[in-house]
Amino acid sequence: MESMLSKGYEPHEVEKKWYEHWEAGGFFAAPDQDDRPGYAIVIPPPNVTGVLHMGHALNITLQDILCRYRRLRGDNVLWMPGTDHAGIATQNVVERDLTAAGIDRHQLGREKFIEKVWEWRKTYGSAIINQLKKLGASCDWQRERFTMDEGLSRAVKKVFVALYEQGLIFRGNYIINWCPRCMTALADLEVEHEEHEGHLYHIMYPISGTDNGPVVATTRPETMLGDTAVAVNPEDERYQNLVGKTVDLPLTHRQIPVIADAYVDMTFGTGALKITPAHDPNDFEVGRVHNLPSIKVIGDDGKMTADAGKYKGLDRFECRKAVLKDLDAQGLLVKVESHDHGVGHCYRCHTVVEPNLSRQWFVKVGPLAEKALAAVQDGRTRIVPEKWENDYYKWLENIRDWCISRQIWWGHQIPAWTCTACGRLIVAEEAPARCPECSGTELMQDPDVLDTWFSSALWPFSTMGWPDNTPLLKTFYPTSVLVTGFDILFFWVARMMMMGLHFMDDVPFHDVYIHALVRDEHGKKMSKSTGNVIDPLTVIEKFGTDALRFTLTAFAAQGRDIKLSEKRIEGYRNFINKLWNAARFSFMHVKEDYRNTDFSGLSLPDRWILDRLKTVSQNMSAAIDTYRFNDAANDLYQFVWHEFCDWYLELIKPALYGNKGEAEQQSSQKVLWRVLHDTLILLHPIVPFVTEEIWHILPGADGSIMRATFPTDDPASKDISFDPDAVRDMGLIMAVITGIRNIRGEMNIAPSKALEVMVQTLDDSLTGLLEQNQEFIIDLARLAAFSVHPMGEKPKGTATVIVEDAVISVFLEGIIDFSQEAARLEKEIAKIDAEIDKLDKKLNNPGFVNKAPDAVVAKVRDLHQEFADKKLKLAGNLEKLQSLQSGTQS
RNA sequence: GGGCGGGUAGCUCAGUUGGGAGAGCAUCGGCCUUACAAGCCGAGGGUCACAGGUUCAAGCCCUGUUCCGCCUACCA
Repeated sequence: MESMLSKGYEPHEVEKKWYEHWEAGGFFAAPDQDDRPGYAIVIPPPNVTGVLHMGHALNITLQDILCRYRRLRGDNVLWMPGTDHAGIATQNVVERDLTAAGIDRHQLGREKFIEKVWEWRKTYGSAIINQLKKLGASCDWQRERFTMDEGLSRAVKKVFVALYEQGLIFRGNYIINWCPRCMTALADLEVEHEEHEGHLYHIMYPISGTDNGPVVATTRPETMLGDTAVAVNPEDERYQNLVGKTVDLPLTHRQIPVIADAYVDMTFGTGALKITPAHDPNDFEVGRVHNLPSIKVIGDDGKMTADAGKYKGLDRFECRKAVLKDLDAQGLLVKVESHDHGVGHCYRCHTVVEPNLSRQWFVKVGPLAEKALAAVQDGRTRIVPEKWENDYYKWLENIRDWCISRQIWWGHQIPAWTCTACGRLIVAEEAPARCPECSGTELMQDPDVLDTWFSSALWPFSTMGWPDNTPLLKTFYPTSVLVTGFDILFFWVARMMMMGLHFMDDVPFHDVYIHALVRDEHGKKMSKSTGNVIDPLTVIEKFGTDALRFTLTAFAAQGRDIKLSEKRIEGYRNFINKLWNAARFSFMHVKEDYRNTDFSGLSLPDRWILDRLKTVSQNMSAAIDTYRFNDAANDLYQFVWHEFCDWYLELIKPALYGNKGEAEQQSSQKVLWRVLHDTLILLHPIVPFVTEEIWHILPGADGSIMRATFPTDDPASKDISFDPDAVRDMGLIMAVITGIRNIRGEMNIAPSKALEVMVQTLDDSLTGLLEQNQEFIIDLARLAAFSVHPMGEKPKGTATVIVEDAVISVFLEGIIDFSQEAARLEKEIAKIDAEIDKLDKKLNNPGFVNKAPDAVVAKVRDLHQEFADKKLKLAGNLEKLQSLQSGTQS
């Protein structure tokens, strides 16, 4: 048996073996219908272009913990996996490949290009899935979906048409964010704002026919070419006389009016505002109110249009320089100030975004947002940690219409057709044969595709077969919990809420658990350019999957980011190894199946560890039920390493070796079996591989640990009762052992030197306890002799430690110099004095004694007494020691 | 500009109704004690950011200050 288990745990073979076993054996599969309660999670679908990063690793680990835990608790668990087509990202990747091969996608044509993307997806699209499997993800892979597969595409069309018919989708000309590199519209959310050190340019616009006029201030002077008015605040006395006049727009010499609008902030800049309706969202609004024309001077490619006159064809930033130069030459550039301001960038390619007038499709989100808001307010969906609810509310309350059309090829093409003959717009799930208006057969489908997040918004029900009324939906919708990072709370979570409530008439999930971001050890965001990325696959290669999972779990405290370093993972790798070795040791002594057994007539350590096991089992489930993953991991770490390994295994070694008779040997074997058995189950959700491996060596544990019963539900474990007496008694024995070890350590006595110890106490029950359990003390404190006596003369030549009402004397005659012990006692007494001082202050405070609850006062009194007793004993011993020293000296 | 989170041991962080300041790592000392040196046994180390306030009692509640991080926004 021993030879089967290597000295150090080697994860790689084990992981591969068990993952294949689980997947082939259908251990992840969730039946459509089942008697057990349903528990469902839909995976946040990673981009098909994605490579696994630590964010995924954390996200997947937490979901896997929940799923494996719920399975152990007896639920029918569905973890729905899949990937997202990631429109712009994927198109960019494939385009880059084509460019490298010298091909332009426009040469290729739309159809051929899309074919290429599907090919790419077929070749590389499963990479991310395979990486998730390396993490141990127990998804029901049979059900894997893709946002562009047939079923999901059907759902997308259905939703689009329904929303259009309900008046919640419309098309219109608005200012949108335009990425000139991706050549597509972007939703507000897809724009990242960055603080830029820019300039505020003051430009004079002469009143027509004069050479003087209002000065406007702008950060984007090139847009002046498209100005169609100058606006001032109607209250602004400086400009009263100008309203209604026209100015001569420099460089173009177009005559544009001076208008009054309360929108203008009198205190900013010069108080005069240039109005460019085609290139600024606010100007667009002002322009609409005042019926101003819009002149588009920056084209979709970021170059100036014909309307920009002589600047036509210039890149927008080149044009800015040219415009400034020309204005300066004419003496119209009055002032240039430094000015920091936010500049929008494309979240995919980081190009500076240009506000642009464009015809796009929008979702009117107001009515949808109201429902989504209400569902969280009334608790149908709970966001954990709660603090995110505020962000959620605020965003939904101020939500603007959602621009859903994108000018790219990869994605769900908008199901809208225009009749070339009569111009009639037809929105339908399938391509219409002819125009219902004029019966024309030449119908052009809108070339745009939908925002990727449009299909993701349907994910919780589209993956389960909607719009068909499937058994799967019936069993698993609403899902139990959504686990995700806060970065997509608005992109995705809020939109799923809206769509779920609108089309399913119920929330998509009962809980939303928002987890932290994984950062590097200094708290910086991991990024390729910074070079501080810790790659999960490298870590797995080095330390094993379980070590990575345990690390992430142990640090997944609510509301705080995780700072990760290899060092930490190494530490938890050691924990896995510790568990492995504890099991290895256990199997040297436990060779039988002790599943069904009674727990009577146990030794103190056995009773104690069973109590601890029960407590930890309850704590574990309570922690997972409330998403306190770090508490679960840390409790288990503490229990396994320090209580089970450091204390329990050491305490029962003599029994296991048969030194205490057959009866105690066997009961310790039984208890050891049970503790190991239950501990493996408790650990399994966090570290699935090592626990499965050990499980199969545990005598009598048949089948996979995935099918085991959680300890708190297991009848055999339910028989274990709490044993507060054992906890108290064991605590005392442990304190005695620690006290003696302490002396050994401080006095620098070699561990191989067996010591003689004498305990004095007047407490009969304590005497009994110590005598009955003296072998544990002798063994773990390495003693040559141990005896308990009534309190009396302190023996000569000893070092002393006090535990409760017992004075423990370690004979040191001839071993050490007593000045060391005197120094140690002085230090100890000083510590106690400090404690007593603190307590004195409290007890001498009438306010405390009168107002604090009786129990608290009593507790403080007891504590005070305890310290006082201890001090008295130690001080007495110190005195004796000193007289002894002076005696030997003289 | 608005909002949110954080500041606890050298480092990274727990601290769940306010009631004797904790863990891991690092450091120091001692151990090859037959499961594990990826280990064992000990030790040292904190004005809980700062200043006030409430309370018998504050790491925890309130106010202000300061530093760091994030989200968000239409001052051109």
